[in-house]
Order: sequence, then structure tokens, then C-alpha cells
Amino acid sequence: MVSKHQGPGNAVARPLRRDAEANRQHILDAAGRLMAERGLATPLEDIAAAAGVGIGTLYRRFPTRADLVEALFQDRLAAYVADLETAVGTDDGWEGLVWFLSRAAARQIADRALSELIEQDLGPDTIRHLRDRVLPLADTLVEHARASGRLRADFTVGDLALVQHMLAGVGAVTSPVSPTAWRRYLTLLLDGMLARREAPTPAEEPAPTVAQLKHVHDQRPRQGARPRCC
Amino acid sequence: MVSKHQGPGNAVARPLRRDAEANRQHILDAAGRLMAERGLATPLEDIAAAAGVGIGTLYRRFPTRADLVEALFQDRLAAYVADLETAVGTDDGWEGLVWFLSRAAARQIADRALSELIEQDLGPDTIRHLRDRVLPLADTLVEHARASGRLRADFTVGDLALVQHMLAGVGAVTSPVSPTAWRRYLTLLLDGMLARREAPTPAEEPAPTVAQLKHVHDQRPRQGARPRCC
DNA sequence: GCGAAACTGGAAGAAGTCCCTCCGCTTGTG
DNA sequence: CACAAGCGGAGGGACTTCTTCCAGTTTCGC
Repeated sequence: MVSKHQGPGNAVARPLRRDAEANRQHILDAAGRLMAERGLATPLEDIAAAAGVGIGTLYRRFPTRADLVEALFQDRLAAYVADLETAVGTDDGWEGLVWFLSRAAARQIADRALSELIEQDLGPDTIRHLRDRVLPLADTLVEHARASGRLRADFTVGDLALVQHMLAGVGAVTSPVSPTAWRRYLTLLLDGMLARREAPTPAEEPAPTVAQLKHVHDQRPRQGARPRCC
Repeated sequence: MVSKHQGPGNAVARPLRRDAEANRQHILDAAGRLMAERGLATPLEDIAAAAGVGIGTLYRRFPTRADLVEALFQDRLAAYVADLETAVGTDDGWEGLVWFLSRAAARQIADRALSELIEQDLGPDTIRHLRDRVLPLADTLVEHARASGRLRADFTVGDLALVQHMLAGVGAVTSPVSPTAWRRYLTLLLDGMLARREAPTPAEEPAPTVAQLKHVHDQRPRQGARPRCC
């Protein structure tokens, strides 16, 4: 069985015809743009239209939505993980955390689909695999920041995930009006995250555990939308 | 033309038959429960089924979704506004703000439909009218809190709305796991909102204006969901 | 009791969204 | 120039939700 798609370790099966390659690119561009705005579930017909090709062409090049998502978000997710690694490598733990939060929020707000990939359990396996590296790294990042003494001692990875979620939330809502307004709330949250000499308000609630977070992003089911993606 | 529904200043047109009245009640109960969980756009057929009546019965009693929403949320919204008034009446401005935030978040997290009514521009006119009282009251509340000296001087009503939005967001995501976890993030946010002797991190971003907030909650269109509600 | 009026359930048709296949026509390339 | 590769988009299928309608059932005043 000769796979039409290049299997791993398999040289390019055959270069696409020039026009076909151009169309492939148009599709990727359009999908990237539309999904960033509307999310992973963007109708394929809209994408084809935006790319200026027929729906048939899209299906020929990307037989399933997962193929498209994979081609699109491999890099973006990798960049996200790379940020995380950079942050972990920063000398000052607190600075690293702040830098990461800022970058991650910017990325997620600029790209709704990326947000969905990170927060929910979606996407083809190739991508899942990348996302699995996130949690351990994030854990280390938080630990470093705590060790620096500037982060509240009771702050956890779970908290980090939810802070990101909150930032993505404000961003989604404010960005049409002011694309940078979310930074205001980043500073607000950071102020809350700082350890303080003066007794900080005790956080009576226990931090969510990692195990709990697994279930956290099931996303409440919307109306007539059967889970259409991946 | 004699309206079948009691017009304003019109005595009850005619009491419903006993069985009909009971069914009406069942419908309201079911709708309240389901909409709290799934939002204003919950399919009417689901509601009828949960109420144990036929879809025809639901339509006879509430010809439009707006009629149902009105019957359901008049009280709940009024209670929300009442909270706001109570908070404004509190002596200590900061305490009032904290109390309100806590109550509002609890209400919104417990009732997704209520959240939608408050944040978005939905609902029948009867309800809109109530919601219009929110902004001025909230404005006063924030002013009082600032006057008390405990709230950051640069905090605005717009900020309040977005803080509520963030809390609703965490709540939505955490409540299936821990129904009170959101309180942890309330304390985090409150810490960030406190004025401080030690120079607070300057919020470089300007606060969103009230005019901007009008557009803020247009809520990005989800997938195949034409705006079905109201 | 009894009959008229009120009420009921749910089948059925309409409208809409999105998915995916298929095939006759077009186009790049050796 | 021949022909494999590529193309578009009509059309059928699967859903979901809305809304109407009417033959049968129940309540209530007399």
C-alpha cells in the first residue's frame, strides 16, 4: 500500500503540480485566518470560499479536518511550547512566568483555534503529543517562580491554567475594541499573584489539582453543535 | 381586540384550568433548570420533554421564547439589581464592592442564562429595562469603593464588568469539579484590585470606556448557530 | 352526570447548517 | 499534444430546531 501522503521517512511522494501547490497554500492561508477568528469548527465550505477554491479541492488536499488542523497548527503549538521552555530557562523565575503569561495570552487571543487546541482535548494525535509536553513544563515554571519568592506560595499550575483561561476570556471580549486591553488585566492578575509582606488575603479555596484539570476544559456543550471537530 | 394575556392594568383574563396551570408550572421549572445549565438557547423540545409535557403545550402557554424568558428571569434579574442597590447602600465602599462581586459571581455561575442576559444584549424589552439600571448603579458602586481609598484609583466600571466576566469564565469551567473553586480567583482578583502603599504595578492600558462596553459583549458568533434567541 | 370549552400530545413539514462524494470539464507538463 | 492531475460545485444525506395543527382527552359549571 503506497500512501499518497508522505509517510514518515518517506521522501515526498511526488511534488504537486504548480497550480495545485498554490491552491494548497491558499487553503492553508484562508484556514489559518478563519480558524484564528472563529475556531477549529469553522465550516470547511467557508474556508474553501475564502481560499478561492471549490470545496472539492479542499477535500482532495485535506481529506479530513484533522489533516488540515495538523498542517496548520503543528508549528504554532510548537512555538507555544518553545516559549514555555524559554520561560523555564529564564534565571529569574518570576520574570520567566510573567514573560510566558504575556506571550501565551497574546498568542491565544490572536488565535482562537490555538486556544481551543491548548485548552481542550482536541486535535489529531500529532498535535496531542506536543500538547502533552505543556503540563510538566508549566509545572516547572511555576515552581521556579515560587522559588524566587515573588510568587504567592500557594500558587499552582492549576492556577496558571485558569489565569490563562481568564486572560483569553477578557481578550476574546475586548480585542475587537482594543487589541491590547487585555494587558490591563494581566497586570491586575499579576498584582494578585505577587507574594506580599503584608499578609496576603488568604485563598480559602484549595488550588485545583492536575487531575481535576483534565476534566476542566470539557467545555459546556453548546446548542445544536455535535462535536464536529477531530 | 381582547388580548389573551393579561395586558397591563388588566385583571387576570381567566384563571387557567387546574391541569393547565400545573403544566405551566412544570414548564417554568424545567426551563429554569435547563436554561441555568445550558443557556437561553436551550431547545424548546428539551424543555417540554423535561417538563413532561408535549411541545404543543409549551407553545400554547408561551408562544415565543421571549415570553418564556420574561416569565422566568424577571425575578432573577430584579434580585441581581437589588443586590447592586444593597451594595451601593453599604457604608464601607470597598466592602460593598467585594460583597457585590461575590454575590454576582455566585448568581452568574449558578445560572448561565442569567449571565447571558446580563452580559449580552438579549431578552425581551421588559427585561432590558431592568438591565438598563445596572450600569449607573455599578458606576456608583465603583466610585464609592474608590472613595474609600481601598480600591485602586484607576479602577473603573468597565473593569468591574470584565472582572465579573472573568469570574463567570472560571466558574463555568471549574464548577463541575468544584462548585466553589471560583472563590479562589475572586480573592486573587481582589488582591490585584487593592490600592497599595508600595507603588502598584502601573496599569499601562487605559480602562475601557462605557461606550466601548456596549460593543464588548457581542460574543463572537459560534458555529452553525444563527442567533436563535429573542 | 354531562356537554361544551379548554387543553393535550406528538406527528409532520419547513427551514437551516454542514458534511462529503462524484463526475464532466480544465490545465499543466513531459 | 496527449493525458494524468487537478478543478468546481451540484446534489444527496444526516442533523437539529422551529412551529403548526388536529383528533382525542380532561376539567368544570350547571
